[in-house]
Amino acid sequence: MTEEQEIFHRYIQKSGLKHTAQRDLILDVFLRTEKHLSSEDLYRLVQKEDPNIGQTTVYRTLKLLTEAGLAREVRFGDGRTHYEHNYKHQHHDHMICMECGEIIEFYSAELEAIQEAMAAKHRFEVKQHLLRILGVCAKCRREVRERDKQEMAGQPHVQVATVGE
Amino acid sequence: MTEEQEIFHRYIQKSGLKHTAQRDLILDVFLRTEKHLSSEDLYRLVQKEDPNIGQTTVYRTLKLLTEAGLAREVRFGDGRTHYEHNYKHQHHDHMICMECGEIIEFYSAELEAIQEAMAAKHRFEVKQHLLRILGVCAKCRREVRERDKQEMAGQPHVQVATVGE
DNA sequence: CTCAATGCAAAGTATTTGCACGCTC
DNA sequence: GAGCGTGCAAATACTTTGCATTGAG
Repeated sequence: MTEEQEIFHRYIQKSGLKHTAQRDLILDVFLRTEKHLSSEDLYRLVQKEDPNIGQTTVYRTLKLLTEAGLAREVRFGDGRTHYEHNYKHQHHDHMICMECGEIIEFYSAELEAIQEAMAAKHRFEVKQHLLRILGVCAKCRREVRERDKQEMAGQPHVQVATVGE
Repeated sequence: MTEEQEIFHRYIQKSGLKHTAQRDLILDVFLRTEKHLSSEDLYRLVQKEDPNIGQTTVYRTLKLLTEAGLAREVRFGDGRTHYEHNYKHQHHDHMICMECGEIIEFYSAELEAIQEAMAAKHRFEVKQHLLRILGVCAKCRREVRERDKQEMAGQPHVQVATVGE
């Protein structure tokens, strides 16, 4: 049994919940997939291995995994909630490519320190923080440059200011 | 006419759109309210001054204001989209109190600089960025301490890891 | 007069809930 | 066996869309 499975089972017992085949499978698939899965993404993956599992169970199990400290909710900006591994996965921030959707994870101790300092200045107690940078990744920047050349005569892109998801 | 109204009218004409009483009123109410309004918040305020205006028009006008550069979308974490003033309102980040919902705006040039540096390292072109700190504000920290005392015998709070909205 | 804007209702999304049946403990 | 878990369908919450009518340019 992996460490994560142990944590999950301990959490389930501690909370007076029950150990089921569905929960095991969902956790298993979640752990095998190193991505930012939405509930529906995970649902589809799980379905391949057991077509009887319902959407709702996946939703509920993801919540459970989050409570157990194994998963972490992340919302990017498309309205859906994604989940990423939380156990033994240090806090990090995300850069999201608006062209191809690629997600680059990064971490900066300086950033964390300054955030703490800003919070302290306002006597604010930090529980969690989220930094998300939207833009264009290196790979896509070339493609965008190409496209802009072809658009010479067309109108420029409308740049809509959006912060948040 | 305020500067913002001029910008709006110029944007409307430039885009071949039309100048209507509804749009004027919605912009007016929006500008008078220095808050992070959701579309529905704004809808209710506008309703007070003209009960005939529909929800949809407010939604659409907020999108328009965003395109015109007067508003900026912000999503906090409750599933709804909020809007804040964008014109002559420097970029800033938010601390959100999980107890009372208060929103503290702050700005740090250092933070911005480090973010740019991190992006440059990945050859990532930043279009926008969002930093949100969730926690407990100074005012509420006292109240939380009081509550915890009374909870002495109870179970500790479950800390659910959530990042994003 | 033409075409965009409006407001209603209906349709979409993403997620949550109610409930009868089934399975752990 | 008692009670949680499951899966379905229905409900909810927020936002978007279709469409006939209204109104700006």
